Amino acid sequence: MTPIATIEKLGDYVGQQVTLRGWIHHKSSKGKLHFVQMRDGTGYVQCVAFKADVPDELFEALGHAGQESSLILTGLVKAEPRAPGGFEISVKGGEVLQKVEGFPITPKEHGPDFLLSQRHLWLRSKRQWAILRIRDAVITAIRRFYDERGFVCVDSPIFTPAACEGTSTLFEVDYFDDAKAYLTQSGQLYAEATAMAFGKVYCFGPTFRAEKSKTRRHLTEFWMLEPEMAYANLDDVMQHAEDLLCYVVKSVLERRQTELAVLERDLTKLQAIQAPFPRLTYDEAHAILEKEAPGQHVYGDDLGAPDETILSNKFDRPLLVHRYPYEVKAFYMKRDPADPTKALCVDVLGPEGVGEIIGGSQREEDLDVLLGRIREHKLPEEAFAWYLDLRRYGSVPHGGFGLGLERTVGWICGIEHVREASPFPRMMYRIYP
RNA sequence: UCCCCGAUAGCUCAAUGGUAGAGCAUGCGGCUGUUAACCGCAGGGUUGUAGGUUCGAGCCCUACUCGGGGAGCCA
Repeated sequence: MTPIATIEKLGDYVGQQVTLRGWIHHKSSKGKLHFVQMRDGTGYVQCVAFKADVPDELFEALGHAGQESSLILTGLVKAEPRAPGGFEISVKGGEVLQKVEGFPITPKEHGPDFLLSQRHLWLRSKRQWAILRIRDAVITAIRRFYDERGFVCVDSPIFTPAACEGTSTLFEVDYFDDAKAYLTQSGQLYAEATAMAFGKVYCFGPTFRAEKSKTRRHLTEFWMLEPEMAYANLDDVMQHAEDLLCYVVKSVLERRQTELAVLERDLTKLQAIQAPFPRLTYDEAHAILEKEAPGQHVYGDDLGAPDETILSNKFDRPLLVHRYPYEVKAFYMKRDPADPTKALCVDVLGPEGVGEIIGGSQREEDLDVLLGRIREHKLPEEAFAWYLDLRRYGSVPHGGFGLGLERTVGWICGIEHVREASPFPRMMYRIYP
């Protein structure tokens, strides 16, 4: 009985006969032999079928089977330096389950509009396979990181009754008896509640923003990791972000070498991701911008995308910019006692011009100050009654951040657009398939 | 919401205001070491939509639709 093998484990079967079950990724025929690049989801391998070695039926069927035909092949595993991947299958038998003609995504180049409309099929291509396997490794690394550190995963709801920060970027949905609900744009406020119950927590799930943004950094639905820690100050939050990113990158380097090679990722760029990360205050960042691009950044304003690009390009690892002007930041951020014009917040800008991948802060823990901020920002006070309770019953210093998963994966993969870092990306003008 | 760019074969693109083309993909045939193979043959078009200018529009003009890149906002 031939064992059923997967392509990623072929190294365990050299010299043995195995059965592989998968699809034709690419085929090149040369008279009396077929070269079949087979994929099975775990990897890609070349299978060589000589006319003399296989049943006539199979040889004929392979000759007429196009890209993405499903098939089962049995053959001998050989170490083969001539083959990509180092292994090759000498086919002895098998069958074509379904012969396919005209798979739309050919090995030649395609445009983004076409590929996105074929996303359900595009996922089968090598590059997408590599990216989404790296996404998986990032998710696994994140969960392992938190588990090892005693954090509890306590997820925030997707349906929310009101806005966290304004309503213009919220998706509204009907919620029974003429009521309205909104898709969450951040799990943070709920994570603060669970942090007061469990100490160190994180939530990790989809978030939704109806921002009319058409850029390579934006999706309307994306996954966000949001750790929240009781008794943490801004320094703790920054240290935590640094530890997390180092851990994740290291883990991907260990577990996804094949995939990084498919993407032709420059590994030295990832190997450089080591603590300590550079840190700049907002004031220091502004001073650099004044020198590099005089007049571009107005002191007091938030940093724009071009500003972030200039700053992050100066370093070979993520850059932490902290203590932004208090007035331009969210209502829940704590004022810096050492400089009341600043907030105890931090943005982490990825290297290689990828922009913001993390935004976090120490939270305001004082009931009266927080209430004042809610009023200043003209937010509906009733909606925040439960949130204010957190400052009424055992309030403590605490903080956390949000990490954009697709932006992080995009950075690690070295890809241009976050849409490739999501299995089925949702964008302003695209919700199919 | 604003700025820039684009739309021609299934895909990626070409075509001076004058007969709509190539490569890939597809089908058939050939080839024992291909890596996006190669060679031969074949099929494949309401040039995004509507209007206008012109003897004549894929090409020029107007509007619309769809898409791409960017700004703002954000992760």
